[in-house]
Amino acid sequence: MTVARELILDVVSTKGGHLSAEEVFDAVRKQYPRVGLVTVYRTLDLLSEMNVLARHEFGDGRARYELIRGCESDDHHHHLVCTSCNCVWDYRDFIDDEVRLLKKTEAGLSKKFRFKITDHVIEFYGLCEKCQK
Amino acid sequence: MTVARELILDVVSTKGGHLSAEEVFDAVRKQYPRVGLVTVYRTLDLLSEMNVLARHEFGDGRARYELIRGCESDDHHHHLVCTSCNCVWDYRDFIDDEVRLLKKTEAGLSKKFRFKITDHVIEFYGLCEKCQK
DNA sequence: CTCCTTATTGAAAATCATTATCAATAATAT
DNA sequence: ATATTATTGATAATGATTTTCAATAAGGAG
Repeated sequence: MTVARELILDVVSTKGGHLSAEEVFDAVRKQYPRVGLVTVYRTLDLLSEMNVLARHEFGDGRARYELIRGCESDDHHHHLVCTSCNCVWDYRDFIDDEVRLLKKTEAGLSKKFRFKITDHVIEFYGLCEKCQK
Repeated sequence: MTVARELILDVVSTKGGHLSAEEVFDAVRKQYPRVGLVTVYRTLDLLSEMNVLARHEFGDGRARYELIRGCESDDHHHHLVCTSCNCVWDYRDFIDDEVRLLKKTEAGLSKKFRFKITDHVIEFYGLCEKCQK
């Protein structure tokens, strides 16, 4: 662990949310102006490989990163994305039913298509309260 | 409708599948070498706006387009994507349950977050039969 | 602590998909 | 047939992400 890496992880943990590389870069820069954008990209990649961060693409052309809170069992969630301001909301309310269905579908698909399924995506898109006005 | 547009639509209808702009470009080129990649992009966009094509992003960094078969009522499907060769499979088998759940979740989310939900994504990712070897 | 080997960094250039520009050409209306 | 508008394609621009590579920082052996 180096200074740059610690700061980058710290920003994603502290600021929370779903930050793009550029947003992380801007935040880290304030405390440590010598960081390069490249290091930010590299570190975010690294932390994603290590399953410390989750990398998402919500369709606005930039990847977004989010801290994985491994120990908290109630952390499993899906996303609700505003296509106007690109804000992202986590929801946990309907997760149980969704997970149940996903598991079932996954089993069916694996068998039928002989796929080794590793991941799934459920997301909702729309306009957030602000952006509807 | 112009020559270029007809050919582009024809390629997506005939070749089927989930083609990227580049793939469409290559196919159209064979019959009509003067087409520009730009026209392909423009036409694919246009046809997507018109709801003739569906545009998807499956996470390999390029958009993919698919014909919408409006009249066939059993066309509603979701996708299974191979993260190695990027091939895409449609499945329709478990759709009914999924749609039911999505509708319910959508209603709940709209109310809770005051979102105007316009779209959703359910996709599965993994390795296809070939790529497992 | 000092030298040495390896890992990490940052600046600048390269990539890749997609978009914008703009003059030339093709369609369509008159 | 001509005027008006829409479509085209070559080229250049964009924006996010990667690569390259020399400079710097870390960590370990003596």
